[in-house]
Amino acid sequence: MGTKPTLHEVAAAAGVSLASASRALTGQSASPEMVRKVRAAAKRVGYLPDATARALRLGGRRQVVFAVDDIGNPNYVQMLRAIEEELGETARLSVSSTGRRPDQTVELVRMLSMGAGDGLIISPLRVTPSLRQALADTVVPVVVIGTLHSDLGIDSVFVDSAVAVGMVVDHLVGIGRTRIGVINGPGNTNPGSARRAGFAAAAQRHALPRTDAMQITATDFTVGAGVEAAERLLTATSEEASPIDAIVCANDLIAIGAIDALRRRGLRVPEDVAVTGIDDTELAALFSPPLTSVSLQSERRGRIAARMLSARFADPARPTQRETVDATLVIRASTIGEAA
Amino acid sequence: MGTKPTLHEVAAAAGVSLASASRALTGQSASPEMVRKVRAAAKRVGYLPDATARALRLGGRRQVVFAVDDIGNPNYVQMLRAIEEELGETARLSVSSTGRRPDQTVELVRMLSMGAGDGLIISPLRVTPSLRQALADTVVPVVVIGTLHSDLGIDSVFVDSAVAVGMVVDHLVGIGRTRIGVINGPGNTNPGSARRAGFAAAAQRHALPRTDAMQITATDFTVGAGVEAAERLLTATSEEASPIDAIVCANDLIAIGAIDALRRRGLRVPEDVAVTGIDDTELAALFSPPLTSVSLQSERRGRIAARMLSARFADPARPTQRETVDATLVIRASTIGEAA
DNA sequence: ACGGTCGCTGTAAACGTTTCCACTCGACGA
DNA sequence: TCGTCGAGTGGAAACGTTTACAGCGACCGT
Repeated sequence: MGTKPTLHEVAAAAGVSLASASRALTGQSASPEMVRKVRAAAKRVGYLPDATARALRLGGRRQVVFAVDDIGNPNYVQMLRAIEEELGETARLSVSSTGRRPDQTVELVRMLSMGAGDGLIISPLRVTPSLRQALADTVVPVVVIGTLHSDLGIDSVFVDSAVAVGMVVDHLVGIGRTRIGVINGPGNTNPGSARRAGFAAAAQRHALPRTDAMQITATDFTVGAGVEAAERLLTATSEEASPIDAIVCANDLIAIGAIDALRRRGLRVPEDVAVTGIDDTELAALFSPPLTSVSLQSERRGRIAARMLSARFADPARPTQRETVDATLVIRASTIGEAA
Repeated sequence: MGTKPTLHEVAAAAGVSLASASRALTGQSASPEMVRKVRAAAKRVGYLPDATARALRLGGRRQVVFAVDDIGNPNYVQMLRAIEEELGETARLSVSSTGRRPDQTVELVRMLSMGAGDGLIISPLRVTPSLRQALADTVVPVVVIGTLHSDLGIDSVFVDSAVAVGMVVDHLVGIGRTRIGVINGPGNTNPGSARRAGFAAAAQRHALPRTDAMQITATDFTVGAGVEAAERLLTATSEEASPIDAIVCANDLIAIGAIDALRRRGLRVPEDVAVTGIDDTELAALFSPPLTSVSLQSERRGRIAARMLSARFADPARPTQRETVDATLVIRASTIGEAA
């Protein structure tokens, strides 16, 4: 009982051969008597078949692992869906939500080298040196969705969220907004810093006024954090010469929170303050007012990643690829009002 | 080249032993020269390690498969998250989105018997006879989230969506609404028919007026379908004696669509018409007006299912369990207005 | 110069299952 | 009665890896 019983134990307990035991449980040719005996023995010793051994013998599908930080995030869900669809019959997909702890991600890569899967698609929020190291010396093919600064020979697909922020700023300036506040997400993540840099560049390009009070960071990527951050932003900037007329948010959820906070102060969106999100989640279209947002093309990125991995399966020696997809701005009523 | 190259081919191509090849790629003790040779040979023949064989040798984790019809559905995402969390280190989780085709589900169960996983959690929209058959004679443990009419010895966890509908009707009647329209989802699914039955029972219980025009079905579970269905419902009932004062929707998304349609007709929610959804998705709380909905406890169901599966792993011979969780009504502004 | 140690390599045995093959045994047709 | 056939069984060889074990040379301290 101490160790996991194998088919050997079952066969022994039933007093039959290994082959017969196997056939009695799954195979076709076995006498009813034999089936009865073996089934009974199996139940008695608490036998459960080992999927791995079976798969080895039967030659199962390839197994690719998709690792994300939080499976609840709609972006990842979109990717997941696209990957799943793209892989199709080629491989079975296994998703692994690493939680917030980054060390868990490198743990996962190690696991992978231990047979967890034949390939990996990973979309890490931040790339630590140890993760980079783990990726470097793993044997199985990996595709990274996101920025991978050093160039190990690893396929990757990438969207520039700095230019994404640039796009919304351009749009806001285009409709006459100049006093633009920004609510960023936590800065220690990869997209976080990219967005910060993107805003700085755009602000400089347009020679926008820019004070410290106009740039704050939310504690989180949630609606609640958005509300709280917007409150802070509004009280801080109200002491300045002229009030802000737009808020660029790091996230659709934060944007929704910000809109809520604005309304509670009696400010109209977009007449008084225009608000933009990022991600173009389903919520963006459904919220009222519908949210101007910029799509990071999660679905497309997922699809490309899956295709890259498939290609590498087909030819492991092919040169490493690095593809870039363009963010697309989706203009809705939270910036241009009902008019358009 | 025709067949997938194994470590044997690599060893042969490099002119070294199998053991050396293995060590050169993963192990610790190998001369630099050896590593070079083997790496080169591996690249030359296009070698990729076989995860299954590795896992067998290394004794990898248990692998449980979570099969759903559409991974995009927020309910399933919640379940997924809960399962993942509950399983923790015990097992690795693999998700498989079977798409809409039900035969693909039974296909999956078959696959499972072929080593795709050590356990299965499945939440089927409809239970076909062939699926039931496949479930009956599979060797690996299965937990079903949903209704499983026949009683094969299979663990299951279940929420009564008929009483869920009953709850919202009770609530609506409680706030004085009596002319209640209903927009159901496609009726050929398991939850679909349950909701229909639930409404019929509740309507009879309260002796509500009920005409054919007041009960329609949306073509889909989407916002768009909700809009379209609501239009139909409104034009059909406007010919009747008194207009409807509430709509029970099969889904949060449909409810959102319905609200949109109502507004476009100049009807106020909830003053003129109260609207309710089902599922209590994240959207329900965020939408304006916030949506009264009833939570089907997806997260809880997922957690319980995972726990059941773990228990069966621990003791395969334990008696089969069947647990029921209660739906909970979440009252928001789409029925009671801003007042409360 | 010699035993000991160390670093590397090859042979072979695992991991838990399915299945090919040979074999027995009863039944059945001639 | 004898050959044939079929179903059911057991022994053993796979599936593709990792790794204990032993062998073998080189190197080092004495």
